[in-house]
Amino acid sequence: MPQAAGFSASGRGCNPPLSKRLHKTAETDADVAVTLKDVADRAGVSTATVSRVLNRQGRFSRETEARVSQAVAALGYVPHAAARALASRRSRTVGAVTAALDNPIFARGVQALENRLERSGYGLLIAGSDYEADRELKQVRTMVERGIDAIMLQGDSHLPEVYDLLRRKGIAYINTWVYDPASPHPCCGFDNEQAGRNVADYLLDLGHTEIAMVAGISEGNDRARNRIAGVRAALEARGLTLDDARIVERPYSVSDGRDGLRALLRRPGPRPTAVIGGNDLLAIGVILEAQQSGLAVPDALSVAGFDDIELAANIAPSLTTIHVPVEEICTLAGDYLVARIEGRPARDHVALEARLVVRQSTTRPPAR
Amino acid sequence: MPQAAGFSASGRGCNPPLSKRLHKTAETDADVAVTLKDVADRAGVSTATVSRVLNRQGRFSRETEARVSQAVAALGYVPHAAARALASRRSRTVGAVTAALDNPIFARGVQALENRLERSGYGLLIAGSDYEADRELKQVRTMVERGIDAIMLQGDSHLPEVYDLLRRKGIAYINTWVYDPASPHPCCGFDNEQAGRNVADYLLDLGHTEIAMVAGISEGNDRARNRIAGVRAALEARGLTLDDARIVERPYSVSDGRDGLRALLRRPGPRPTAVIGGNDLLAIGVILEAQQSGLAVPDALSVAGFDDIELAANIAPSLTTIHVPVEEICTLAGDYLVARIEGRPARDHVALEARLVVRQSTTRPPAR
DNA sequence: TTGTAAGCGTTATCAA
DNA sequence: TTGATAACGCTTACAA
Repeated sequence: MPQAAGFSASGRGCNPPLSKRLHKTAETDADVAVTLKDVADRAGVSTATVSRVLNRQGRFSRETEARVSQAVAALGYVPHAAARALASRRSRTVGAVTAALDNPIFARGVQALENRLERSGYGLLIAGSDYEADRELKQVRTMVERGIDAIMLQGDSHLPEVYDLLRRKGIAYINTWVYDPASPHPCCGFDNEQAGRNVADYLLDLGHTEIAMVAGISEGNDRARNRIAGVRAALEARGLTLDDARIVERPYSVSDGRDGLRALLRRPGPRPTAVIGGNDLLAIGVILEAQQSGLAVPDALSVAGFDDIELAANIAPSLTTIHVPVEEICTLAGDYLVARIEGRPARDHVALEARLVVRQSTTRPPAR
Repeated sequence: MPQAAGFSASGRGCNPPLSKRLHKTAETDADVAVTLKDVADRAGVSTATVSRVLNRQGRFSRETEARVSQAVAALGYVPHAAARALASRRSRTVGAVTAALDNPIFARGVQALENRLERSGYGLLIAGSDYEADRELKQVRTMVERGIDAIMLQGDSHLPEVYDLLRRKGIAYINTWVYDPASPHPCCGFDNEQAGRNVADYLLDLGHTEIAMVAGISEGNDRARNRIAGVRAALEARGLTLDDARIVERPYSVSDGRDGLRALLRRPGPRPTAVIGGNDLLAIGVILEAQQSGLAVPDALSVAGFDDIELAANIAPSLTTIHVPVEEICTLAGDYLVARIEGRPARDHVALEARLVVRQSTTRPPAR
């Protein structure tokens, strides 16, 4: 329960009512609204010159530069981004819409993108789609209105309106977490289906035949769908099938993973000897649930995941999983976007490797 | 290793070179740069009227409204945020600088803030400080330049320059994760020292006297510092001490928690019977390390944390911890900021309760 | 190398 | 209820 405390309408000393234009007080410290013009006046040059110096374009004398920098410092001048954006038709802001931030792997990606953008002086606007296509479109729209120069998207299945809008507005974009050389859209990531095949093949090689999956919700999520498809393809390549009774779909969380395993174990038919989680959160949930219900991992049940979050290497038993180079994906996506904004050439399709990391949560199926 | 793939300078069909002003094509679908003026012309009214209708202020006739909405729809008009910001002196953007996003609890907070802001039509600009005061100042500066209307900060120990800048610019701000009725700054959170006292008191009540801590890095982090102070105060209130040999400081991650416990166990003196983690990530690391080195939790070692992340309830044994209502903190912080931006009164100091959740990772100290 | 001045797309103040 | 029109602060030809 929130307990009431200090209450104030006008700001109680700090956070004063948002000020109107206050004229600068002295020459030492400006108050608010010091403009380019003020700097120009003080430096005894034109606003055009100040602008040039500040943006370091065109030529100007050493001396002018000094006078300008001095004036800027003396007045505490801060450029007005909106004015700059209006005049230059560029906001120096990039957008990123991710499904959800509470998946640590996504949070790390956003962080990596922010780092990359900061290096080039771009700000990052974020929004979440909650895995809903409509919501994503809405968020993209809002961002476009806000004037973003480029945008990072997750996955490659977006509403046509998203692509249309972006193209019409000439806004650079890139699909991340996916790699599809045949896609007409720029992307940076890895082949999720291949990754699914890799995990499944590894388990098949160990001798498992009773393989089940606690997958992510596949609707509206191409990555989840492709991982399932990969697992299925690997099984079918060996004459096995991954039938529907062997797949449960759950949101990405540890407790959903636990719930998923319970659901799987309730189903008729032989008990699976290996379970693949749609991501590490689910896989870890599966491990915890198995352990807490007396199923030894990996002796009675092998478990594998996707992502390789920090916990994967630390839990006991440590988790066999597909290592996804998130930081790299998002940094490269940032490289791409910055390059496009600045009119430089850039690779449209970048493939990264997502390789299997074998740890302790998987072993051969129990003899029977 | 990134493998090269499609390469293009000019955009390969998608992502065309950022376009200059293209004139709208037909009356059905605009291309780019449809302005208020275009809408006004089509609706046969002035730009002032269109602006009024769009912002729903002032009065206008039903009919005018209809004509305008129609024109907007027909032309696919999208307002230009920078122009709007320039004219209205308001960007409808809020900033948030957090220490790091890879702590799931922070990520959840950012997500909650974004949700709250979206409801009121504000965008969220984010940046990370990496727990460094200088970096934080830099990020705040950048955001101010970008014209944010308000900003959410973490903790309450910020460089004086941060407060100065914000005050000078008349930008509303709020310190989150902390509650201090005596602070001159707006805040929304809980009393971290009290929370520290609560955990320690609980362990003391159980009979523990050998209590140690794997804390967060206290330098530049008031929350970490206050939690330590709380634990220390509780011990001292019972005539015990928390001496330096009983505290190790580590960054917030699971592997740091493991490392922290190892360090603690290497120290001379009696082995601790209870360890408090500076947050759940550290506490979970402590649990995992204990288990993997044969120390049973909670029988041989009790472990407690702070935050109550999702995993806390799911790990075995489940973690006793301080439940922090992040979503609530950040949503209320959003309420505050929006209110201040819009000139409405708002509570400057909001206290939330962070209560102890007792689970399975703690019990009485082993008899000896 | 520097200055002049015309925008950039809105909002907001006055009048009408 | 609506329309002119002057800002808003900066960039960027084009001149000088």
